[in-house]
Amino acid sequence: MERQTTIKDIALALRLSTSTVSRALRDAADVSIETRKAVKALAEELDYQPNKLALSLLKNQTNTIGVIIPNLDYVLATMVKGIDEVALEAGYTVMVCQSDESFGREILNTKRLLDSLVDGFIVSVSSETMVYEHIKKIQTKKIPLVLFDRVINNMNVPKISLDNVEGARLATQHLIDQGYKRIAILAGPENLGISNDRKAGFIQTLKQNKIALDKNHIIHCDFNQDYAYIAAKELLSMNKRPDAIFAISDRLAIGAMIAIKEAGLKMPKDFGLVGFNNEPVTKLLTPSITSVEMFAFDIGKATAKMFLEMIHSNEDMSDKEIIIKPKLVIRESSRRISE
Amino acid sequence: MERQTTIKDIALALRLSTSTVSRALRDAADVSIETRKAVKALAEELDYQPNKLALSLLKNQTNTIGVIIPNLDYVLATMVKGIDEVALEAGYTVMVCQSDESFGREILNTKRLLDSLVDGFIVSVSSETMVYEHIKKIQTKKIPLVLFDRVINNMNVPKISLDNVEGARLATQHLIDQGYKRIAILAGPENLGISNDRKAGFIQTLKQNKIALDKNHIIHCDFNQDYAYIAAKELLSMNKRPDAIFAISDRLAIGAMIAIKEAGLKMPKDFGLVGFNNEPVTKLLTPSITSVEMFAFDIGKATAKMFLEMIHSNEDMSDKEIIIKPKLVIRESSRRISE
DNA sequence: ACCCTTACCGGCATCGTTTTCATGTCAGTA
DNA sequence: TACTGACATGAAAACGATGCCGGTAAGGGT
Repeated sequence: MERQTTIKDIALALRLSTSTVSRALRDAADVSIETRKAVKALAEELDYQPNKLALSLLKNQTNTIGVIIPNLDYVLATMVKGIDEVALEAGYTVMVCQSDESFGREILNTKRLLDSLVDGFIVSVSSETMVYEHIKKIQTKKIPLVLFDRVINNMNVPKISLDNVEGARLATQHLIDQGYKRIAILAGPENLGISNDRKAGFIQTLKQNKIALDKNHIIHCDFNQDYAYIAAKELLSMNKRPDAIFAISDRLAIGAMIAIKEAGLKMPKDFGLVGFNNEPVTKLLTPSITSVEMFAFDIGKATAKMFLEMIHSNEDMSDKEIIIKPKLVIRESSRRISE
Repeated sequence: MERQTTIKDIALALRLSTSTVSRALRDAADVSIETRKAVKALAEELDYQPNKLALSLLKNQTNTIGVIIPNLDYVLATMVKGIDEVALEAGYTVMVCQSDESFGREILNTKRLLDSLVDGFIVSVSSETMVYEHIKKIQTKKIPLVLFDRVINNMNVPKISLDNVEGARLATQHLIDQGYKRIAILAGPENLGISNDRKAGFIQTLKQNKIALDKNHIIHCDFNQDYAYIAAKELLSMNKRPDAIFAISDRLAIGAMIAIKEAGLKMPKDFGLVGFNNEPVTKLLTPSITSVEMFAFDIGKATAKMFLEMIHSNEDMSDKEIIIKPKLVIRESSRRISE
C-alpha cells in the first residue's frame, strides 16, 4: 500500500500553505487564478485524491449507510439492490451485513457498524429477534434509522413495509373464490411481525367469509423449504385434511408442493396452493405457483429515499410509515375456475 | 446524532492526560492500578467507544474490504456469504458493491472504494469488462487484491475460481454417455472468461470423443433467461436440430427448458439438458435439471482466506491460484440410461 | 548528600483536511 | 501622508486517538 499524495505534498512543492492548496482545490474564493491553476495541475499530475478518513473525522460524517438484513435470498437481494441504487446516486456507500437470521449476529453487526460510525442504519430484523435493545440504542444515540420489510410494529421509527395483511387477504380470498373449503396456512416463525400479519389477514378473511377456523390448520415453521415439507406432510396426514395451503413465502410453498405431489394430489384440481413473494421460480415450476407480488425493488428504493430524507431534514420523522400494496399473481397451482 | 464520549472527556473528568487514559484503556504498562480502574469505570459509565475514524487515519488502515461483484444472484450471494463469514471472524467489515454487469458502474465502484480507503479488494468482474485499467490501478497502488469466480486469466493477481473447463467436460461427457448425438452449447457473453473456459471444455470433450463440432451449435447470449429462451428457440428451429443443450448457467438452462417444452420435446427422452451452478431451483423443476455444482460458499470462504493471507504476509502472492473442482449432479433432464 | 532506578504520568507530534483568524501587500482615496 | 479596503496567503486549531520521549517523585544504594 503506497503512500497517497496529500495536500501537504502539493503545498510543499509549490511553496504554499496547505490552507491555500485546500482552497484552490475547492475553487474557493480568495485564491489567485495562477495559484489555483498551478495547484490543480499538480494535483492532477500526482493523482491527488482527498483522504476521506480525514474528512470524515473532521465533519463527523462518513457518507456510509449500514444495512442489516437477515439473509440474502431473492427478496432481500432485490431490496438491497434498490437501496444500493438510490444510495449510490446520492453519494452514499452501503455496508451490507447479514445477520443470518441470528439474534447474536444482528447485535454484533449493529455494534460493528455503530463504531464504524456509519451515518445511519437501514434494518430488517432477523426472525430470532424479540428484544430490541440494540435497535433502541441506535435511536438513543440519535442516529438516523429506518426499518424495512420486517419492521417492528410498536416502535416509533420510520418504516416501510408491505401491507402483509392485505397480501394474505388477497391470497386467502382467492382460494375461497376458487372453491377451496378447508384452507390451511403455513406461517413463518411465530414472533416475526410479517408472519403474524399474514396470519392475521388469513384469519380475518376466513371470518369475513364466515368460514370456521380450524386451529390445526395453522402451522408455524422456519423459513426453510425442508421444514415446510415436513409441516405440509403433517397437514396432509390429518383426519380433516385441508384442500388448500396458503404459504407465507414461496420457499415454504415449494416445500409444501413437494409434499403435495408426493401425496398424489393434483393441483389445482385436488389441492390449491398459494405462495408469497412472487419469486421468479414460482413461474417456472410445474404447476406454476400463484403468489403475492411484493415489489421488493420498489420497497428498497423507497426505503433508501426515506432514509435520505431523514438525513437531510431536521424534523422528526419517527411516525412516518409507508405501506406498499401487494398484488396477487394467479397461476396454475390455484386456478380451478377458468374465467 | 449525539456527540460521542471521547478520550478527552474522560481525561478531563479525571484530571488526567489523554495519553494516560489511552494507555489505561488498552491495559498498557506504566499505568497504576487505581487510575486504570478509575478510567475503565468511567469509560464504562459514559459508554465510551473508541473512534474508528481517528484510528484509521492514524494507522492508515480501515479494517474494511471492498467487494465488487456483478450482481447478487444465487451463486454470488452465496459466495458473498462465505466471504462475509471469514472476514467478520477476522475483524474485517465488508463493503459490497454491485456493478450490475455494467463496466461503468464497476469503475465507479472501484473509485468509490478506493477513496473510501478500503484495506483491499475482492473482485469478480462484470460481463462487460474487457479492459482492466481500473483493476491494474489497484495493483499499482500496491493495494491487496484477490480475484474470484470471474477472474482475469492473463493478469498476475492471486485468484480463486472453479475449474470451468473441467465442469464443462463433466457435463458434456455425461451427455455423450447418455447417447445424445448433436449437443449444442448455450454459452454466456463472448468476452467473459468463465464463458470461454466452459466453451473450451465443451469443444475439447467433443474432440476427445471424436464428435464433429457444428459451429452453429455454439450460441452466445447474456446471462438472462429470456435471451436464453430466444437462443434455444433458434437452435430448435435449425435443420440439423441438436438433441441436447449444455447451458453454462442454470438461468440459461431454464430459459432453454421453456423453449424445449414449447417445442413439444420430452426430456430426457427426446432432448437432454444440463445446466451449471446447481442452484436449488434445478432440483425443483419438472423435469429436474442436471447441473454442475460449483461450491460457491467454499469459494467465497477460500477467497476471503486468501485475501487475509495476502494482507498479513509480506511475500508476493501474485502467482497464487486456487482452482476448485466441480461436481456433476445428475437429474431427470438428462438421465436416459438408468444404472 | 548524591546518584540511579523505577513507576507513573504529561507534552507533543502525528494522521489529512477544513476553517477561522491573522497577516502582509498594494492600490486607491481623502 | 495616512487610512481604508481588497486581495492573497499563512498559521493554527480542530476532529480523536496513539506513541515516543521526557519529566517528576519516591525509594534504595553508596
